[in-house]
Amino acid sequence: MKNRRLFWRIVEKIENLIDTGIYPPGSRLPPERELAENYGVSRPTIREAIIALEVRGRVEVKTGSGIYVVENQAAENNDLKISAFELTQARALVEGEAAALAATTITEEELAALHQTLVDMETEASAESADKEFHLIISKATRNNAILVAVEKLWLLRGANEDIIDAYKGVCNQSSPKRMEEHTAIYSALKERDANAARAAMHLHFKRLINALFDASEKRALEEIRRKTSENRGRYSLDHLAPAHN
Amino acid sequence: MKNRRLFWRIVEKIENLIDTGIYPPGSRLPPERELAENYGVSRPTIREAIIALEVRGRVEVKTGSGIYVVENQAAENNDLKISAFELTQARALVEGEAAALAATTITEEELAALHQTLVDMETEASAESADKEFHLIISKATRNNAILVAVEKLWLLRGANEDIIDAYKGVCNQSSPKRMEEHTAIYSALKERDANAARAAMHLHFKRLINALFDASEKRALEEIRRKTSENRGRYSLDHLAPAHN
DNA sequence: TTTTTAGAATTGGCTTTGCCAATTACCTAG
DNA sequence: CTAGGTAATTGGCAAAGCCAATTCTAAAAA
Repeated sequence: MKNRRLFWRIVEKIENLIDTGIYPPGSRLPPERELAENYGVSRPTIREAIIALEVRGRVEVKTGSGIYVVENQAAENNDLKISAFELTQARALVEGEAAALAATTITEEELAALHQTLVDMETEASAESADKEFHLIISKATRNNAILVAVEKLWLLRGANEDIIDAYKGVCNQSSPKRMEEHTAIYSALKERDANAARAAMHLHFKRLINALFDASEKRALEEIRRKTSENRGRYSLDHLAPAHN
Repeated sequence: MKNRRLFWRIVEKIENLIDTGIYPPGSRLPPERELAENYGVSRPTIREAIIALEVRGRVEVKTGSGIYVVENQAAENNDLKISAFELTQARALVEGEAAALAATTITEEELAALHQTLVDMETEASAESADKEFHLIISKATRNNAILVAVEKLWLLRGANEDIIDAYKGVCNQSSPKRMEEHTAIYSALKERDANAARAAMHLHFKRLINALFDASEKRALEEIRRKTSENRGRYSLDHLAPAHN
């Protein structure tokens, strides 16, 4: 978890952003110089991280052009269609129990690392990867690798589906203060070693998220109707009968 | 062959030297500065090559000490080690919640199919597949494909590890009557649409299973092992599971 | 003589600065 | 509107320097 060398941390963060769908397959990463500034490290360090990602097969570097996320090599096409709602509900159940379990097994080091993610989350650039880090630390703190595998599997689902990426992106951007608040609540419960409080806080976190998803989906449906309406408005317009008057 | 980036050529050369035995496993490579001079490149380039080799698992870097050829490449254990205890605990958590969820969404057809698995389980030959069928039907009944994916993933883990296969085999054979009983209890709770009862019944099922695993492991173990086991009994206990709170 | 320890040398970790080459974007000329 | 050339962007690589961890060495203490 605490990789000594600096570039490993960058690798971790960028990989999270890829898995989360912030950097979708085929997209271009920010230029090295920009990444260096974002993460507060030098360009050579960024280069090291990029090379590590390249060896891992996550990105591809094109000289003079940019760094590109490699196309989805994992044919995760389990032809099972999973909505953002289902995923969120599943995460609530699994991660809720994980939090409860972790409350009795989490170490001081992990609590410190958890707290660090709260700090990182203030920064716009690393907010998303800090989010993933937060949930992953808790899963690891259960001392149960099977649970960790399950949680990671659910994270992969998030990045595998275009709709889910969009849905989460829309929701997360507009509610980061609440997310901070909820993460803090979860952290506090874990710090107090209160299993029930941790579970409840985690459930609350996802409850808010799923409600935000509903709102967003509603808004999108409304916009769809509006679009169709204006389309029809154009199609059935009688304006062509008169000279333009704009 | 013609890797355009410079560091790839260095990677290639060094890897050859390792494979040929010029740099035997465990030995230390020349310092970065020296390598840089040898290959006529700058130190950052050497660092990039070393990092690529590190990600590939060929070398290991120790700060202030040197770069070492990794000992046993065959001992590449990328997979997390998961014990039967961990797996069972994880299943208890996930499938417990799945059962609670399914209680409100399960259809009459699924209940009938579930009942059929109880019948099939009487037959020695089809007991195992009926068991799996039983748990999968419940997962599907949640109407949440993400949960289904998670449960299936855990089931895959079961087959992936030799130790887990053995542990489960030993336990299942000797306690099929109890398993029948527990499955029936879960079925009844689902039939009654009682979410809390379903969760509790599922937990009880796994609780008995995990205890049976401990007993089996205890029986097999030496005196020294027995001490550790009772230590673990606390760690993997399901006692922290609280009653539902919805 | 043996052990301890302090400091010097070695070695990786990371930054800064700078320039080159490939690619891309843009803008002007035809 | 297209074509071609130029400027900006972006990755590739080098050089020099400082810091921190480790190791080596040799002097000091037991």
